[in-house]
Amino acid sequence: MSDAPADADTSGSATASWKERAESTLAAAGHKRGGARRAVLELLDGQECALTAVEIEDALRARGARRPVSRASVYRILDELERVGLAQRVETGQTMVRFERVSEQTEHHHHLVCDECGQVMPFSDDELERAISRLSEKVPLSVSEHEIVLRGACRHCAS
Amino acid sequence: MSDAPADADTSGSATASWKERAESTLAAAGHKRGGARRAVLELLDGQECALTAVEIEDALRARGARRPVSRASVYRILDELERVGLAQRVETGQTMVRFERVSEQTEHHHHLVCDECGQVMPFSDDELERAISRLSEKVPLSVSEHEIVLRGACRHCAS
DNA sequence: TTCCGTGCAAATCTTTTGCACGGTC
DNA sequence: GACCGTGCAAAAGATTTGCACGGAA
Repeated sequence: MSDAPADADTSGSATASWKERAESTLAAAGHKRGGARRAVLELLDGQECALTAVEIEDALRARGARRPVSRASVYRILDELERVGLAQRVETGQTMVRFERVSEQTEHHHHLVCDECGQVMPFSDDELERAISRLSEKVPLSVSEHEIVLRGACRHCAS
Repeated sequence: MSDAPADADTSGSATASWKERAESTLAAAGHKRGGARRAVLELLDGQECALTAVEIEDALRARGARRPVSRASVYRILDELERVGLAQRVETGQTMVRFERVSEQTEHHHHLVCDECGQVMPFSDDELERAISRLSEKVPLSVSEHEIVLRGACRHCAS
């Protein structure tokens, strides 16, 4: 196993992809590997921003390459990923909740939502993060996470 | 009408309560007054923070003073208030969406949510608002509103 | 072999809608 | 008298759960 993928070492090396780390984290948590979950992990790993369960289902059903995954499984998998901290729920004010991968390696970001077309885009801002962390010290809550959403019209819809 | 309630003047004077301004705004928009809406407005006006439709329904059904209002009406009324900008939807990551009154007179605020007990508390921070407005100039979105939620454990649950 | 992961169908739960009646303008 | 506001019941839409089978360990 000379050129066997070093990927096999998913014990947390900084070079492992999110998907790889996710698989090992889940394995460590006592989960078996399943085809549906692998497909979802692969899809999420390639995404820039949050997707809804339906979008995930459709994407997997569309690409000939990946196996289709039932809606129920998508929800179960996302729920699990959220529970172990590999993914997070994003509330955009739209009908359906969205999900995206998370990790220390993944850049922390927030969301811009276009009220017109529904497009969701990521953004990040250091000054904002600093304000948030200072603030977190002052509020009557032991803050574990924060979510920020800016709503308005995207460039395309505003013009 | 020396000490007669200047409240009667609901044309937008700074002294009118939110409820009064709401009623006149709605009237101006061509709406008739209804008992259910009045009850909801009165309840919301006395709230510090966001409530769910069910909480509103229960509160109105509980207090002997106020008339009960059907769930459907609560949703319809909230929807209307949101449309004209008198109330806003608050996504807390909990199952149900919450609503609260809004106005220029009402202090702009955001929310703290306890993951344990579900309590929702308001907070406001000038530095954060400044960071948000500076940021709003830089993103590829014509920002019309923003929502910030900090999640964690409240003092009671953390101890 | 044991047990978890997954699909399918049914169940839940929140929010919306259709319709008819009663009150407001 | 015309129409809007409201209640009730049904519908719609998102997410969850029950159950049985097939694959992973």
